[in-house]
Amino acid sequence: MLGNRLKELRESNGYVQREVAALLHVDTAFISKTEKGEKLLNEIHLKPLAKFYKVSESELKSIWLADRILKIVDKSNETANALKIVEKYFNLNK
Amino acid sequence: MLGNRLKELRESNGYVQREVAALLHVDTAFISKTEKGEKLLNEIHLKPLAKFYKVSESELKSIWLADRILKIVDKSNETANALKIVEKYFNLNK
DNA sequence: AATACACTTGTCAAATTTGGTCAAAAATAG
DNA sequence: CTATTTTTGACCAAATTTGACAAGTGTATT
Repeated sequence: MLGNRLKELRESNGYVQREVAALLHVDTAFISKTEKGEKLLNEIHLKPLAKFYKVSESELKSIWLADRILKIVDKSNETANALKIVEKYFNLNK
Repeated sequence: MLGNRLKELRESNGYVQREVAALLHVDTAFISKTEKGEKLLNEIHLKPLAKFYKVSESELKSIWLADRILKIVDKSNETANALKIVEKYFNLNK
C-alpha cells in the first residue's frame, strides 16, 4: 500500500531508488523491499519522504498506519468488530 | 479492554486469578498484568478462556485484536484515515 | 559480448518486542 | 494477626523486525 504509493511518487517524479536510498541513508535493497511491501519503512522516514515528494506527511502516515494494521488483521468479522471497537474507543466518526 | 472484560468474567463467575493461571499454565502475575492491560495475552489463550467462561471465542478475539490495534494508533486523523483504508481494503462495511 | 546501471533476492547480525517467570510487596478476607 | 489474593518490578528466552551486505537478474548501450 505505502510501497505502491511511494513507487508511484518516485517514478512520476523521475527518481531512481538510489536517490531515495541516499535521502533516507539506507540501502537500495531496502527501498526495493519497501516498495514491494516486503518491509515497512520506519516512521522517521515519512517526514523526509513527504518533503521530498511534496505531499503531506499526514497522507503517508495514514497509509503507513494502515499497513501496520493490515499486518495484524485479516478479512474477518473479528477484524470488522475490532475496527469498530477502536473507532468507538477514540470516538472517531462523528 | 480485553483485560477488563476478562476480569469481569472471572469475578462474575467467582474465580480467582490462580485458577485462570492454572487453566492457561501461566503465572498469576501474568494474569494480573493482562487484566490490567499491562500485557497482552497470547492468541492461543483465547479459546480456552472462551470455553472456561462460556462466551464466544469470536468476542474475545475481536477485543483482543482491538487491543493490538490500539497499541499502534492514537487519537488522530491519521488513525481515522488508516481505519478507513483498512475497511476499504477488505471492503468491510456494506 | 562486454559494460553499466537499476532493481531484486537471500541471508544474516543486531535491535526490539513479546510473552512470560520469580521474588517480594501490598491489599484484602477471615 | 495471618492467610490468601493481587500487584509490582526486575529480569529473561524466544520470536520478530530492521536493515545491511553480497550476489543475482533485467535491460540498455556500446
